[in-house]
Amino acid sequence: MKVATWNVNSLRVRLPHVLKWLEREQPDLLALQETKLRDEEFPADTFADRGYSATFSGQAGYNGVAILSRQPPQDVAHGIGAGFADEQRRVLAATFGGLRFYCLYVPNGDRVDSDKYRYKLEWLAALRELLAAELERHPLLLVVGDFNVAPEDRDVYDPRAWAGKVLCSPKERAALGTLLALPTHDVFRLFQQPEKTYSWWDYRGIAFRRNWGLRIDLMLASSQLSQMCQTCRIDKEPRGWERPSDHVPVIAEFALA
DNA sequence: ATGGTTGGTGCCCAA
Repeated sequence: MKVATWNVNSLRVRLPHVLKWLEREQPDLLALQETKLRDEEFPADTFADRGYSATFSGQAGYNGVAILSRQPPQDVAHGIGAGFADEQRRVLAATFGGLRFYCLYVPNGDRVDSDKYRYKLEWLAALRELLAAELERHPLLLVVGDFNVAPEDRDVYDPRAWAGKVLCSPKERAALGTLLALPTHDVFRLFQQPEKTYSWWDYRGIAFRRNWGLRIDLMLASSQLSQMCQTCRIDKEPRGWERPSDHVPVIAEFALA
């Protein structure tokens, strides 16, 4: 089973890129973030024509998550639940065969110690509780998306410049650490990877040309599933296409039907 | 250098 995640930063604008990439890579599952579409605007028919079911949870203007799949989804759920009221559309889950799959768009956090930063930390704490419960029910759990946290300094092009800043701050890394301690495994790091491999580059200036990036798009797998992971890589190419997203796809393959 | 770029909305906000 081939699984991918991509923050497309507006599916309206990026639809041609997504279709081109789907055609080329033929994943079984593709998680999308920042679709920025209302549910009634989602181009489900366009994906159905290409053999993909779509499930989505969107809102006007911001956020929005979706899952494209070769198989129809089962047990679709959205939001963190468990009393964490959140009108922002950032979480979508579905089951495919024995796999429980989560598509996440973690809050950005704006600036350390801002209101949005506190919301991000509370959101991640609530997510930990949700995933702990899901791991009890689903030995094969995969949580993918834009985590808006660079796990380690090697995931940052200039760790000294970014030290303590949002996306890299100790509290954010500790919150991600509580997800990894469940345990889950950052499947990208199960394999030898090229140095300076990132998944996001700022639109501003010459960040992409200089490879001034961060690895903030992640795939966390349960222990049993991580043992079935065969490859994980980041496809940098779409960042060089005309009018790109600021993020690129992360792809993993699992020994699963 | 607290900069600049993109997308969605609507005459700024989020990232």
